[in-house]
Amino acid sequence: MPLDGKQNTGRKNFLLASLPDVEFERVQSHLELTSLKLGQVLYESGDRLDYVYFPTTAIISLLYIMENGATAEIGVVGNDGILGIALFMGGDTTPNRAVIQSAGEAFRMKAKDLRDEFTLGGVFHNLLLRYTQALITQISQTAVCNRLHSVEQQLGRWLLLSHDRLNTDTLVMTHDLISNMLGVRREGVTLAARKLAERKLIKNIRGSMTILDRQGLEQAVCECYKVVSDEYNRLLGRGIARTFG
Amino acid sequence: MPLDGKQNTGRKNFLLASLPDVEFERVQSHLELTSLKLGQVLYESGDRLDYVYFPTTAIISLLYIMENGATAEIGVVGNDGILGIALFMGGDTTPNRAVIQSAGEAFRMKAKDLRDEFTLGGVFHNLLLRYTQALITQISQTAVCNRLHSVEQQLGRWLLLSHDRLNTDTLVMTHDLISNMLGVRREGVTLAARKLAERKLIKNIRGSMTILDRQGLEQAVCECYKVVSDEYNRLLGRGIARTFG
DNA sequence: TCACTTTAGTGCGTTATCGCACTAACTTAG
DNA sequence: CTAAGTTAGTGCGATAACGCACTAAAGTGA
Repeated sequence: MPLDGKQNTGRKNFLLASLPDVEFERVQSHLELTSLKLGQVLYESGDRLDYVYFPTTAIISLLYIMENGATAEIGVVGNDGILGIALFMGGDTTPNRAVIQSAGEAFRMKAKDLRDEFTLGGVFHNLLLRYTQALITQISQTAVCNRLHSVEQQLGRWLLLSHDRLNTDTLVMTHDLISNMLGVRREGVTLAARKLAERKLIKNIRGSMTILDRQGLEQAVCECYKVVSDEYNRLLGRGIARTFG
Repeated sequence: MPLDGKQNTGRKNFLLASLPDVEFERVQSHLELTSLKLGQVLYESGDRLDYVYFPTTAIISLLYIMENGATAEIGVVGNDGILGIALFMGGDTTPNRAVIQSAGEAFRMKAKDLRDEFTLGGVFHNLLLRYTQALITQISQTAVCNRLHSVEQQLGRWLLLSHDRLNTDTLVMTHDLISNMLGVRREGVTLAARKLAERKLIKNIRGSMTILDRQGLEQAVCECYKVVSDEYNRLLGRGIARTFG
């Protein structure tokens, strides 16, 4: 399924965009565009990974589901990265669910094709590893933030991470869904969102949230966002974040 | 610094022990035994990594330190793994501190030597990546556990993870130190430890804790421990955990 | 336009954890 | 053996988040 000119293809995914032309062309020939709907589950915990995904406009949430049904997000993947690192890390599966947090598109690639390209050991190989390192920082900081910070701060961090991976200022998201991601009560999200809204940082409309004051929000949240954002910029060498770097 | 027979060398680190003889011999020639003291800091946040460490009897804690001084552990490395994954992942530094949580020994290896061996792309390369995948699971589960579980459960998980990496049943550790790892109050640890002691799962002595009933402790804690333990066994193919696998 | 569904807001008692100040017990060095 | 230092235990008010039951508002479809 060949795709036309660069602009409309995988270059909208920053990871792919970082590839030199030769490797990009080779990788591109294995890419297939897919449309992803809100709530769609790409991987279930323990599933064998048949495809990896390079989101362009979609955002994917990595969730862990407890035995009792409680959930918590450990990280988020958007146009900055790739879903399915376990494939090249050697795991084949992960104990997480991957669910579409924001509808959009992504390029997918067959497991075998990815592994083959990875094994070549070129720029692609190194880029995937650096991305994984950045993702580790994100997950680590989620752990820290979960431990030490308030729901309001975490909501802020979460909004910023999502915003970085979107090309609009509005997230289509119910409080209930967000509460599943953050692993808190829905009412807790409602309350935290209201506090942020009172400070004119976001606008809260039924079924969606809009970021009004990006800079203000960055200043309002805990340092966790900046740590992650800086590390993405350092490792992946481009402005994933909208402001930093 | 050549080392004598296998038994007394890096084979006490499970990661090194998994190498086929040819690669092990090659790696071994770059290993240097070091003694690590409780509280010693191997990496400071942001430091360039000059060495990686393969613990044999030491345990190393990966800590994040907030601007206000609060700390939280994101993971732990012992004879199951390697400290310094950022080196081969391409980061060179990480935003974490690495501090000795349990005194003991480790083999260290120069950054360049590790990179050279990694670049060869053999079993060592794949093993390091699989280990990193396991560590990601550990960090992820820390995030989940921080979000959803009580201090008592987290203390239990933490004790089990440490116990897996020790060859004794006694951890030399003050409540104060543990509280820094878990990111909770010292009093919280005291209280949680007492509850576990009341159930005859551990014994609490000034300056140390002893695991009395390993199986009981496993049953008492949240599922987080088992998820991590199972994943280590699956990916690294040997009994890191004392019971599972 | 009227039921129905989805989403958000409210109230309230409960619980876990916190922060802090203090005491008690144990350990070690002189 | 005692003084000093370290580690652990206690008490208590404050706070953040929880669980639950309910209401209110916004969207949706016949």
